[in-house]
Amino acid sequence: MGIGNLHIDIEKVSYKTMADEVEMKLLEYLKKKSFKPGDALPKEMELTEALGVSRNVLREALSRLRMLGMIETKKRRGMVLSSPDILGSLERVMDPLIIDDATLQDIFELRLTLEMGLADILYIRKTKKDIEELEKIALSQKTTSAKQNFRIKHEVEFHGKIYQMTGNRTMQRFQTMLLPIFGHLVNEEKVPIVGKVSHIDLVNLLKNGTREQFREGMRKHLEHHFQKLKK
Amino acid sequence: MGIGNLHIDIEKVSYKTMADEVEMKLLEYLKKKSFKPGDALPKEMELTEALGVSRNVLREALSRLRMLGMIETKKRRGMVLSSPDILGSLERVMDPLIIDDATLQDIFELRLTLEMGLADILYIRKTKKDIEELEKIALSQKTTSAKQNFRIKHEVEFHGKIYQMTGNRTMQRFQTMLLPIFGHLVNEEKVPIVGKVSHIDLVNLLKNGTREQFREGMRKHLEHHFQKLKK
DNA sequence: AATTTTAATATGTAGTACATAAGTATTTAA
DNA sequence: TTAAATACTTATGTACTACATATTAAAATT
Repeated sequence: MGIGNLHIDIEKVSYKTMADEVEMKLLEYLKKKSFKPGDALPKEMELTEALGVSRNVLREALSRLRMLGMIETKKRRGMVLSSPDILGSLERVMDPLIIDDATLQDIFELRLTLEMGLADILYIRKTKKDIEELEKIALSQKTTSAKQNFRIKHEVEFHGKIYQMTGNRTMQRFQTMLLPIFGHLVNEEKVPIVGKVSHIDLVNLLKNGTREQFREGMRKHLEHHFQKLKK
Repeated sequence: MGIGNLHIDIEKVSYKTMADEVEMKLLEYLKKKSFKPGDALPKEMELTEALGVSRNVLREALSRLRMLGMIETKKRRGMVLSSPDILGSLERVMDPLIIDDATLQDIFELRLTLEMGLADILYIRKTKKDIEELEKIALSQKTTSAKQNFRIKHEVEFHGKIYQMTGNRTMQRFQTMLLPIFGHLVNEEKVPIVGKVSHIDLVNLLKNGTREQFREGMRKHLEHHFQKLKK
């Protein structure tokens, strides 16, 4: 850990509100007792007693778990454990204006990594229908203007379709969440750089080429992004 | 959307607590006003007045934002916007026992995708020192027992080092979070299957081989995982 | 002027009260 | 006797008050 962040970290561990503590204990409790989704949880009053805190504090902690989708509550019925929406909370904070620069860069690289790793699953799951749809998207972009905002829109559409073709909803959603970050960083480019491999080229590779060829195509398509990565 | 989930979704939108609403409005407010990290936010009482809710409800919403790392509060000083820890909330819910099976599978595939996409960044960032360390890890595993839990521990150590070599802290942390999921699914395998490309092979590829060769090695190393993916 | 003391203030915690929804039991009517 | 309507009970949701605590700002003291 860098010494520069020391004071921040120390404050973070030393100053914990009771809600923080209760949240932690509840998470621990839920995982330790190996509750399964659907299981009923103790009532608020029972928890306040067990934890020795006011209902107020407890509810702040419960509110967090509710946000995470870990619990659901109904009046009179009480609380039940549920399967959390793992990306829900991520969605809330994915704002390029709030996230620090280092993390933004990390996210940018994460997306590049995913993009390069897609080929394997793509070649397992791709269907004729999907490729046709992808081709339609690629062709529709051939004629349109080269303005910056259009270019980005096309990128989003095309690559979004590729993620969709993986059949992996989580991955697809994840990518959608990364888009604002990607757009934010790419928007800072003064001169739009076009890769040597176009969308149409990628479609053709997907049609006739091997997994490896497609991957190399994708690499060339993203080459200008990779060239900007710091060593 | 499948009809099977309809009633759930309808309930989710129709039954919103005021804390849900306030959380939404606050997030909107923070993003719209384009506050920057460090900026001071209105006091609780001002917010309760502006939103027309009790301090109780407001604090439940604020508690959520605090959990996300979006705001920090100090007594008397008030609240300030801060850069959220984007993976913090993800960390809380990453439990294979709670997450539904479809999502678990998605996460598993996500990790495979990342693993396959690592080569490009790895070949930009790899250093002699890192490779030596990785080699040390790989060699130390050669002689050890083949018991299941040991094998997984080795996998974690080796692949963890590779992620570390990317220099991408977010990616590294993300991978660490995915491990329990990975372990959970792999643990279900009755017979441990060993890939044709070992860790030592991968190290040698990293030393002398090209990006593409390394990637193909990784693919072979993970082959048995890929073979189990459903079409 | 510098230091100490005091006051003010915003968040943190506790507790009470009541609203609301949703089961549960009871009463009523056919 | 059974079905429907009614009243009751209960757990969560919301509001409000009170006070603790930490920290900044102001005042008083040396």
